[in-house]
Amino acid sequence: MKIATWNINGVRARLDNLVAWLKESSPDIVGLQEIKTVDEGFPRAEIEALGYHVETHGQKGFNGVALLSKIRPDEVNRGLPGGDGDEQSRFMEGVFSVKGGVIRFCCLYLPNGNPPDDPVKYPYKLSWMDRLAAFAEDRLALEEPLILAGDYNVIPEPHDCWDVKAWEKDALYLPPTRQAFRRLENLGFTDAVRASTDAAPLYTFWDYQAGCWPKNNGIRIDHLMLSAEASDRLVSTGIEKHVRNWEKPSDHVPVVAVLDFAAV
DNA sequence: ATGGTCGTGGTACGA
Repeated sequence: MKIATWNINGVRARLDNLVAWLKESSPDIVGLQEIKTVDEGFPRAEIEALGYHVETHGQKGFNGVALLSKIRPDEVNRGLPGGDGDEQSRFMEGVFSVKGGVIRFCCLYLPNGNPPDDPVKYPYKLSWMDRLAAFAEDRLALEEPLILAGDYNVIPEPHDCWDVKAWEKDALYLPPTRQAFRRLENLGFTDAVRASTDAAPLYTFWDYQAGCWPKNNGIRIDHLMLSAEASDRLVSTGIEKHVRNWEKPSDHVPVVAVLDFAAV
């Protein structure tokens, strides 16, 4: 079972890349972030033609997440609990049958939070992270393999960015952000990529501006967080960096993991 | 030269 997360930065602008990548990588379950379209605008037919089931949680112009899967989910839930009046489409959950049980795969697009002195944006990020931790704690009680996959907009550690000086005052790196991320680790979630390699640095995002990609000025903000029941089955991970060299790339690349689960 | 780019929707904003 191969799982993946990818902030695609506009699914309609990225359709050719998405199709090419699905054909090449052939993941079983994919969480997409920043589809930047309403549900009706998602290029559903093109993805279904590749044998994928498509579930979306869209929004006009911004945000939006989707779940693509070779197997049909038994259950899909949209929206992160606890956000009374939160209109932003940033979270969805799918439950999939596998041999011997289920896996629960959540696709999340965590708020950016910049600028940190804005009266709304950084508090929204931190409260969203609180809601995510509460959700995670609730789901952990099910004792299922649980994957929290997505664009966290969190640089977990100093070696996850090309220059700490450039990021230390940023909402992606400020101490409260990293503390909130560590709460997930302390609940028992494993950062799959970090757990399966000693290599550093590892990046998943390179800004379009300032020649960040050719200079390898990247950050690692897209994560696959695994509950104990999932990390027990972790085989390998990868950051599909070559996709950043394709024409009209997203500024993020796919992050994948292979887990030792078999289809029903 | 001290910025530099995208996508979306509509000529601003978020990242």
